[in-house]
Amino acid sequence: MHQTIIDTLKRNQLSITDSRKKILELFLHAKGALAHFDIEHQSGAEFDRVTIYRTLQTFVEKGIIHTIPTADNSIRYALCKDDCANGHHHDDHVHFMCDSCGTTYCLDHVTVPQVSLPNGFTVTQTDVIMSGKCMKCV
Amino acid sequence: MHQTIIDTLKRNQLSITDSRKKILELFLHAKGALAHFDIEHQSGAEFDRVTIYRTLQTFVEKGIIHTIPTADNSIRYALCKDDCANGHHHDDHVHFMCDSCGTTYCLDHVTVPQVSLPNGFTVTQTDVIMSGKCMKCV
DNA sequence: TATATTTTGCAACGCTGTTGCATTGTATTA
DNA sequence: TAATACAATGCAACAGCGTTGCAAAATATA
Repeated sequence: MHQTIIDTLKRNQLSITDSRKKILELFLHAKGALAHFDIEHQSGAEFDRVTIYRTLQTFVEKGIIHTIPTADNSIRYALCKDDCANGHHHDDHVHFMCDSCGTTYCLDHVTVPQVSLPNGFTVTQTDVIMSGKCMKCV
Repeated sequence: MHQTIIDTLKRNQLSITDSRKKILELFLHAKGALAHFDIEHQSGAEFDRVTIYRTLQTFVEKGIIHTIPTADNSIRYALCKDDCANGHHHDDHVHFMCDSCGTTYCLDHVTVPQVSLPNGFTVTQTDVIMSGKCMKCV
């Protein structure tokens, strides 16, 4: 597991630092998506807020994680699948946010249906955000 | 037009105030969705920020406007269609945000496709947010 | 018009996210 | 391994969004 983390960082030409290792580890153990808030608390106040923001930015740029728009106006991040690095728009899965426990899931195996738009509109990205109760909170 | 505004407020049992009239008017003239920022500027610094926030909240509660989650983490609001007041989850249309001009459209006539979820998940709301170029920016 | 009720504006606050800069840590080369 | 170049971190400060409490002003009611 620990080797996976270092490999991932190296593969993306990132230098190995404590914060990057720790934050990547949090994502690997997380069941759903994480917000900055979650990381700040789960990392035990070990790193500066700014470092966390910058690490998240770096991970997004490298395609290690991706952002999820949410209705509650807070950016959430989730791990990308292995081979989704460059040029990938993440058009391919649905996000689900539980109203009860707040957990955000990436439903990787549910594909986003095609939506036909009026003439003149060109689509580069489609996000589907569903909310309701997850399997644990029914 | 002015009468429409007052009617709408009365129909929703809201007292007629300057800010409510002005903000509702802005929505009626707006082509797309509005963010708090837009309203604050378009109303010409006439009202306090707090008043705008509270007015928007009130309008959302009454079902006059609805919120749109966006990828850039800023809440946007758009007018609801006439009869979409209570209990309506706004499952029925797609939102489109133009990467060039930033305009957010409610595509009322494009219906949200059904997405089947894994067992145990219950859906109460589905938001589809598409981005790309709108008809004016192609 | 007088009274009760809402709404507004102000001040203050907390949270999110960003930037600049000095310091520290990591990678690289000999 | 040590010296150097480079990148990441922490700190301080800042801007923006959104909320709350309370007194003043506006609206509705009778």
